[in-house]
Amino acid sequence: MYIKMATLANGQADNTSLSNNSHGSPGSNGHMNGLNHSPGNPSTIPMKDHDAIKLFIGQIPRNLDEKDLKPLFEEFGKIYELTVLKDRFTGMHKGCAFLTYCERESALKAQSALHEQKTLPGMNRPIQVKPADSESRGDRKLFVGMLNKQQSEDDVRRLFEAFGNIEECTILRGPDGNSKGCAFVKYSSHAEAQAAINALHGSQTMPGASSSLVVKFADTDKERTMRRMQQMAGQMGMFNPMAIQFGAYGAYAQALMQQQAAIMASVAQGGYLNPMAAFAAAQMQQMAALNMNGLAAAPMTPTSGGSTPPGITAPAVPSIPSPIGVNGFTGLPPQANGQPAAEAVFANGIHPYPAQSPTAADPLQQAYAGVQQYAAAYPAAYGQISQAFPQPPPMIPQQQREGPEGCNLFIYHLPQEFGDAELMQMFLPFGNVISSKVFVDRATNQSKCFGFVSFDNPASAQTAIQAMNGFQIGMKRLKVQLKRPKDANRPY
DNA sequence: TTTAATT
Repeated sequence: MYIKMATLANGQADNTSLSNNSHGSPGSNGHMNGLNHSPGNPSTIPMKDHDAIKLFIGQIPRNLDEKDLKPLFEEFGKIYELTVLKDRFTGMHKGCAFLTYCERESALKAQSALHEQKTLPGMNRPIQVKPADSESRGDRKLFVGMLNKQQSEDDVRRLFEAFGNIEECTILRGPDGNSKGCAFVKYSSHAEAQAAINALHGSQTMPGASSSLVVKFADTDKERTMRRMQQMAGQMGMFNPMAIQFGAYGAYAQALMQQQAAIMASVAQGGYLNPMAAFAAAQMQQMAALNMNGLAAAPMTPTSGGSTPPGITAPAVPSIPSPIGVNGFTGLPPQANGQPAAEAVFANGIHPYPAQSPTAADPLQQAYAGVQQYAAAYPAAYGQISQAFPQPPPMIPQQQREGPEGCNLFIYHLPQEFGDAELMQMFLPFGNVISSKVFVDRATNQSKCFGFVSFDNPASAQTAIQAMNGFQIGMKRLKVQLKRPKDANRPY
């Protein structure tokens, strides 16, 4: 490995003309700060150009750390800082790094000599050496959708070059190399990008595309985190009616999520959780942080395409109407007793003895209990968590019966795994569920992905519709509407 | 039809 690195470095040696006097001392211990001591003055405080560029280094084999990387990059100048990115929880090498040279010129030289010029051992794409995202000014990267899958980088470039200087143009491809029909295009400035959107979005329909060209600003990493979170929720079979309420009560939601994330993180560090759960914890922390910054929590991600501004994407974000909003949930965290943190946590589903809690009327609490209950049905994903957080005792099964007119809901697009119990858990926060029934194929015993829920009063039913209709689980959105009255008054 | 990775 080291030999190969040296080969690469030597291969680039011709490009090195600056700062040859500044190579680090041979016995480097891996601390990359302070490498720039000048020989005659070891106590020099590390200095870099005021306009130094922080570089992002991508496509680094995960078995290379700072000291392995250093020789390669020193060829181009004195290194001010070199940091391999690691996962916050697992410490795992993320396959990329940040590199700052003392001199701006060194960064430019390294970029031109190395970026996409060489593939490091074990990697299938060339090394990336370019200014970090943090260095860039403003939003200038576009997502381009609805391309023809035959279109190449050059084709896209030709389409976009009239609107400005294109710094990057990448077709997204699957592992097989086939285009996914979309691309990223980065301009030098926000204005250029905006001009391209104005001119090209919806302007034409590529052959074979199902709708007209989409040109919009690419997701920010905040949005990407949300998207990932949502996908994970889908994969883990997690659902969370609370998300809707979170939308209306951002600060409280944020507090809850941070607490939950903190608990998960601390448990994870104690070794009780599997890596998936640790990942979940990390995502939750990020999400909590993001919500603080004003990103809507309720629709984790709008799924519709186009350039509709986030937050008003159809279906409209359901809001919790009066029954819950007024009676159950004032929007203020329960912290009147002077112990906000601990009490808030325990009051929201992680209490060791939830069954003994006399305040179970709070829909927040019920919804969280529902999540946990559901989690209990998924030992594969949740086994460790189930052990770490005691579950509420199983509910006593109820008589299945239909409620009065206006109290019975038809629910479609249920997850395949949902049974009667999960269906009930999902709707419990909105009122007294007197029955829940998922329809099952007689031959296969598989859910038909629809079912019925009955409340004992119409207001609860309406609340549930408001809250859950359009609620996204995985890739699907629930359809929740009143059961058609004509369908006989026969119990399920 | 939203990227492998951005402290």
